[in-house]
Amino acid sequence: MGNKPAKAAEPPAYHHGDLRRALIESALALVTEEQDWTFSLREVARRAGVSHNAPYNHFADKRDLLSAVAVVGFAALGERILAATSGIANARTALIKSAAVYVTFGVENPAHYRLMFGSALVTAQEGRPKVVADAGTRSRAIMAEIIRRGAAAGVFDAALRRDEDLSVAVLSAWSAVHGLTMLTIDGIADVPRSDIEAIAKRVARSWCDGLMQR
Amino acid sequence: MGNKPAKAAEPPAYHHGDLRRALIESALALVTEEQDWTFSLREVARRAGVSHNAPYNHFADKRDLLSAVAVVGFAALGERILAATSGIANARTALIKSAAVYVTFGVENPAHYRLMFGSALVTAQEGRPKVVADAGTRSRAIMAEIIRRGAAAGVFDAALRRDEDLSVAVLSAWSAVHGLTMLTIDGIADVPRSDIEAIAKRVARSWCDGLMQR
DNA sequence: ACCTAATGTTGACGGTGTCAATATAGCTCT
DNA sequence: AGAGCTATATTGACACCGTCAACATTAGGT
Repeated sequence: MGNKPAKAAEPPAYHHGDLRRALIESALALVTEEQDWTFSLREVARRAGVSHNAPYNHFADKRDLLSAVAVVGFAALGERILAATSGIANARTALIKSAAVYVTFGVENPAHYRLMFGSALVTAQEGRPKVVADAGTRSRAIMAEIIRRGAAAGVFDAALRRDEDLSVAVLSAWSAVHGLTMLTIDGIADVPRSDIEAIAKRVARSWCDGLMQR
Repeated sequence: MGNKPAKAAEPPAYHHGDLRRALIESALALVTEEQDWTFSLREVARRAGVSHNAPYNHFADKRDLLSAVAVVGFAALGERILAATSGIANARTALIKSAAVYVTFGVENPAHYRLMFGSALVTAQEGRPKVVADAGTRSRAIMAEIIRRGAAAGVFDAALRRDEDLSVAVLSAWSAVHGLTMLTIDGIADVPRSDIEAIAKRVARSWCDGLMQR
């Protein structure tokens, strides 16, 4: 086969072409298909058409591959929130919108979301893999920025300009959207799929009121 | 060994004594020790001093045993909340207190909490096992009752007397505490263990303000 | 053209969840 | 008390898993 793709970027592709990327894609496909990340590493390899041990040339272990999948998810989530809120001037509106986008992302990709935020990747020794933790931190920064803008513009309580109060507010906001997402995708709160965006907005609105000036 | 306990209640104990209970206890011990529910069913059997297949006489599969462990957790959580709030008349105070108790329970028993609320027990066909779902519903009822009392007493917005608004408020409250718990135990929000109760109260307070009359 | 390092395969090991067949102990009924 | 039945527990097997080690192959720099 005389295919010589000669892509510009990324490691130039050896035997397989770009097995690392292919494995991540196969794993991602399995996550969305099976709504679970308990598939075997061997199955990912099968999907990619390589032997059961080929992945070990690109990932230290199964957890390492799943980490890469989680990182992809964080990037997608961050992009979605930025895209949905970048044009909104009012901080309260932006916050409510981002909450809706956030929850919707989780509900549409439950297994992927669980992989990103759950404990599947956590080990007793190292905790959460660094790449995943960093990706998560970036997500939080987006929300913090929206709240900070609101506080600076006087929409929220003035106390939020103090760093400590701000971080509690961010934690509170994140808790609300994360909790709503998890309760929904884990089937604990019986929220109809079609209502989730409206409910996310109501929850966010109610939460915003707790921050407002009075 | 001529031990003949002759307990009054419960199935009268056959070969082992009461293997079903012993297995649940062993599993619970493993959950709290290893902070993980990925231990093997065979290991639970080893702990209980029986062969690797003995559990199948009492549980359909591993998931069934873990479900029993989760149910024990829900009972414990419900008791703690009731015990902590039963003497509190003011609904707002009770709500804040129950949030603190709830989050503290999760942070003190992370793996158990994850087992109760996570997706480990969920299957595509049956979803969450019925016993676990029922136990969860009972927990939610406790929180709903506190909010309902508050609304009836005029502490919260009058709209909460309408069922639909009330259920959104309950969902919102549950999302906040569940989200805070998960973010903390999964190591995403870096909340120091010692601060968790104070922070839970602050989050709950801020959330309550969103429900108050204005 | 060769050497080296990167990449992929084969085979093996101990461990797992679960099924089938077998053994054993307790209950019930005569 | 003894027979028969059923609940309970054990043994063995199977396919599958994650991972390690040894080997084969290919790519690219010199």
